[in-house]
Amino acid sequence: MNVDLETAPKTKRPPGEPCCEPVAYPEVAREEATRMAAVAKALGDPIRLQLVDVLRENAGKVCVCELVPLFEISQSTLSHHLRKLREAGIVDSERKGLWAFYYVRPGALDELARWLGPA
Amino acid sequence: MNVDLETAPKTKRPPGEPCCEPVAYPEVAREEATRMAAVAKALGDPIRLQLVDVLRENAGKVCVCELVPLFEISQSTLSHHLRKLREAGIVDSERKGLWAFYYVRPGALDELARWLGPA
DNA sequence: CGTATCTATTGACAACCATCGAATCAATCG
DNA sequence: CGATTGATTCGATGGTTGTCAATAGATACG
Repeated sequence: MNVDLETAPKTKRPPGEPCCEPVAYPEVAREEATRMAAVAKALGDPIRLQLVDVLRENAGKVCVCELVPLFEISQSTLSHHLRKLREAGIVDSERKGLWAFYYVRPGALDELARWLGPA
Repeated sequence: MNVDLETAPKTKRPPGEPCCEPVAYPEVAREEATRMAAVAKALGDPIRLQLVDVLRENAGKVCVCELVPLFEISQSTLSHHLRKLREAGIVDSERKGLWAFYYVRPGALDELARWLGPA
C-alpha cells in the first residue's frame, strides 16, 4: 500500500541528464491495485452501482425480475451487468425455483473501501 | 442512498400476471450513483489507481517526469491517465516552471468512500 | 534568438463495453 | 408431455478505452 517514493531533485539540472533518477517502486502494490481496480471498474457504471446498492440492503430478497423495472434497460442488459458484477467477485447468486436471488458477497468491497477510506 | 424496495411476493402467482409489481424507486440515488460511478470508473485502471495512491502520499511533491518511470508506459499514456483523473475531479495540477505537480483534490473520494465504507 | 527539457495533445488502431432483439436454457404448472 | 414464465446467452452494433508514435506547446537557459 505504501508507495515509498524518493522524492527527487526538482531543481535545475544540467541539460543532457534525464529529469529524475528512476524511482524505486514496491511490487506489492501492483497486484493489489489490479484487484482493486477491477472492483472499481465494475462499480464504474451507474446502473451497476445502484444494483449493488439495492442488493446490499435487500440481500437475498430480490429476484432479477424485480430489478428490471428499477432501470430503464432490457432484461438481457441487466443480466449482462449482473454477470460483470459476478465476474468481479462482488455479487453471487442463488437459484430458487424460477427465481434467481443475488447478494453482495461479504467482504467483496472491503479492500477497496479500506484503501479509499479516510486516510 | 436508501433504495427502499418493497420486497414482492415471490410465491406462485396465477399465470398471466407479471412477476412483480413495479417497485418504487427513489430518484435521489440516481445522480448520486452517476457521480460515484464516474469516480469509480476513473479508478478502474490499475495504473490510475496506483497514481492516486502515489499522489495521496506525495501530494505536490512529485512531478510528472518522476511518475513515468514508475509504470511501463509511455509519457503520453501517462498524461492521458492524468487527464482522465483530472476530468473525474479526482486530481488537479499546478505548474511550476517546467514541471507539473499533481495532487489529489481534498474530499474527491469521500462520497464514494462513505458509500463503500464499512456498512 | 535558438535549443533543450518537460508536458499536453493529436491521430491511429485494436480491444473492450453497453445495449438491444432474438434465441436458448431452466423450471414450474396444468 | 406441452405450455408458460423467468433467466441467461448469442450476435450485432455503435461508442469508448488504453496504448503508442509523432507533434505541438511551454518554459528555461545560453
